Amino acid sequence: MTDLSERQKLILALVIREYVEQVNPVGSKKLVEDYALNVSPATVRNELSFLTEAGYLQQPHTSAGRTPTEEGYRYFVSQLMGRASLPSETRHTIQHQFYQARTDIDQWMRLAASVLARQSRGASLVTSLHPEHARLKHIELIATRGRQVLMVLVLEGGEIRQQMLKLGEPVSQERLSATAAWVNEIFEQKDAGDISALISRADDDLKRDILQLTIDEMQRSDDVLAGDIYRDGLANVLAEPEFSAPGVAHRALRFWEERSQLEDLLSQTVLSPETSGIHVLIGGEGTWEDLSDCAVVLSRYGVPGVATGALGVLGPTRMPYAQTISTVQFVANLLSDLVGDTLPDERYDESQ
Amino acid sequence: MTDLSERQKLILALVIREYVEQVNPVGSKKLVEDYALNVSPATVRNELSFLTEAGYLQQPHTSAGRTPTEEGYRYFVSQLMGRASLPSETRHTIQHQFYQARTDIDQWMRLAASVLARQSRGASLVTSLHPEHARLKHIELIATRGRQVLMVLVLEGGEIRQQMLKLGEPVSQERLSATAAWVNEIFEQKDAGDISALISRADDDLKRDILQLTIDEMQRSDDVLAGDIYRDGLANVLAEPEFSAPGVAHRALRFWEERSQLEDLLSQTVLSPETSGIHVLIGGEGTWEDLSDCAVVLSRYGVPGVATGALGVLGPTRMPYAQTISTVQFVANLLSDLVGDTLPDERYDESQ
DNA sequence: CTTTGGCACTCTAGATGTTGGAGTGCTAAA
DNA sequence: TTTAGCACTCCAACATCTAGAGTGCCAAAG
Repeated sequence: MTDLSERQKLILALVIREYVEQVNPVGSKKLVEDYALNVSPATVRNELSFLTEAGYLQQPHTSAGRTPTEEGYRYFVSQLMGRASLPSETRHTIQHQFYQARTDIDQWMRLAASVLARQSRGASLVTSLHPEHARLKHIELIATRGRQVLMVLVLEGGEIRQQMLKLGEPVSQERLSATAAWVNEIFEQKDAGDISALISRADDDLKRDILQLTIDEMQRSDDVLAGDIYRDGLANVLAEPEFSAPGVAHRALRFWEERSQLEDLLSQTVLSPETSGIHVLIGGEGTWEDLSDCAVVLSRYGVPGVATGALGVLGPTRMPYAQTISTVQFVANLLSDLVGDTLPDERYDESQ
Repeated sequence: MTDLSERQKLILALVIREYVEQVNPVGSKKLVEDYALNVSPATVRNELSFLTEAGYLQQPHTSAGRTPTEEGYRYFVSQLMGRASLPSETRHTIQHQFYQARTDIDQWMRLAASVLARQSRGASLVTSLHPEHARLKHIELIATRGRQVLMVLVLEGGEIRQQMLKLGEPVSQERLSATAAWVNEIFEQKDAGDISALISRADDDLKRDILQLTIDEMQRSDDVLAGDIYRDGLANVLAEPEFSAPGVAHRALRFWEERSQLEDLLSQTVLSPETSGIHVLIGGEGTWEDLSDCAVVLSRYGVPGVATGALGVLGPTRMPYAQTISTVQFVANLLSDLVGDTLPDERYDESQ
């Protein structure tokens, strides 16, 4: 990373600011006029030339103004950008909306996605919270048709999983209820490992089958992205001029839609255990081709070590990073506080 | 609706077929060549002229070929189109996929959306199943932090709802469990009305509060679109040439993203009680401006009178209707069979 | 050594013309 | 009723031109 003089930093920041607001490449003259730099355009031109040489700016063609390169944006985000914060009025409005939806966890997620999309004018993403280490809270077995049984698992932390299972032979609702009661009695608060260790206590096939399925499901729950994914504002990105180029929007949305790709992305950024805070990914960073003209701002939320989820925003690389980052941060914190309350006492306290 | 001669019908069908396959306006010469009509181009021109006059075809400009109007598509769908059916190989592949995901209801929905999107090359939509008349199956109360309580409702048919509630004073898990047991004992199989009628049997505030919230939630569950919405293939539509015009894709996707709009659309078509079968909506039909260049194919699925959901596909008006309709129909039937098995015995049988 | 004004140069976006061809509508003959 | 012939229309594609924005460089000024 090249060292820049203060004036070069200033000019880089101004170019980015100007380019983000107006969409056109920005030239020396406009820069001097709009920002009352007390140097001449020629001086600015020299600096621009230097910044271009250093790889932070580029020219669409010889006689056009400059636009930031991906490197330029990265330098800006990591070195130059001040931390903005949302206007307190906006913050209160948002908090109020969550307060109104306070009873419905599902709705929190939808609302979070909606707020992110609206504030950032990009496409948003919120994954449902999932426990890092699943423990059984309650099991419910419901007879339906013939040998079909609906199994509902409530995990510690409130996550819910439902499964259909087909038994070898018909079983009465009474026996199912008794089996469920037996499981609840013995295995409440147990994790998948505990249940495995105690599976020999099952004294018939039904119990054994149920326990095995429970274990499978709880282990599956350790997957990064087993739960729901809430999205919003996908249409927003289509309004951005850089997405009107053929294929750009298509690639980006396809990426954003696909679970496997997102799993990849999230597990390598916000959900990897050693990281924390906000992640900003600009232009795919060489790994995700489909995001080549996009930037992604991601954060983890929840209670680390207990139950977490991820949320974030997708937009063009020409993005108001300071605003977007503060929005993502704010929503992540808000959601963390809200879901923190849904987790059991002791754990929440010990992780504070 | 104007009467058309057999030859006019044939030509209209051919124009649509040709235009759907190739994207360009189709002229008399190409029509005669490609389909071995044993009449001259001049004759075809006369017919084309008639069909244009009748409002089924249009010309982008004087010296271009014809393209179908919305009316033309509607006539085609309602009168001319043969019922196609999916190749049995494809059907089996799809069935096999569902079979592999047989344990997870959530995954059925995702899979249904994915299959619809892939087969139709459009954007797909699947709403979760919801009972037309909710009955309580089971309630679970889980103490979390302080006075926060997580309430989990399992409704007859397997739908699950979770709620956070904040009590006036802290309550122990024991008391919560006792209350839940009391509710389960008395109110299993009861609907919102039944519970209302019996609410006086609650002998303390906690019970009363819980019952009231349960009633609220069960009534909310009568909303058309209270549950999850699964979408897929939104990126698909961006590949279609008609969506490259600025704003078209934006409007369509915004519509497709918004719950309130979809609620409107679905409740006026497939979910309105007196209708059944497939609905084809071409060009917004004057009611939905945002869908002006789009067509939507919708169907209801589930068990009518017990629990239903909706699914469908969004694409350009230039859509292979026969294929899309058969795909939607196939997936709807498949899903109906699958979820039919998750519903309780007697009801399922009585509605057969 | 840095900054500045001057100036020639480059490149694009948009306007203007031109042309070939596809497709039409009309008319008169079959 | 169908068909061949023909004049006509209009667009898409290509070429040409021009104004203007912005640059890079140089020599003079600070």
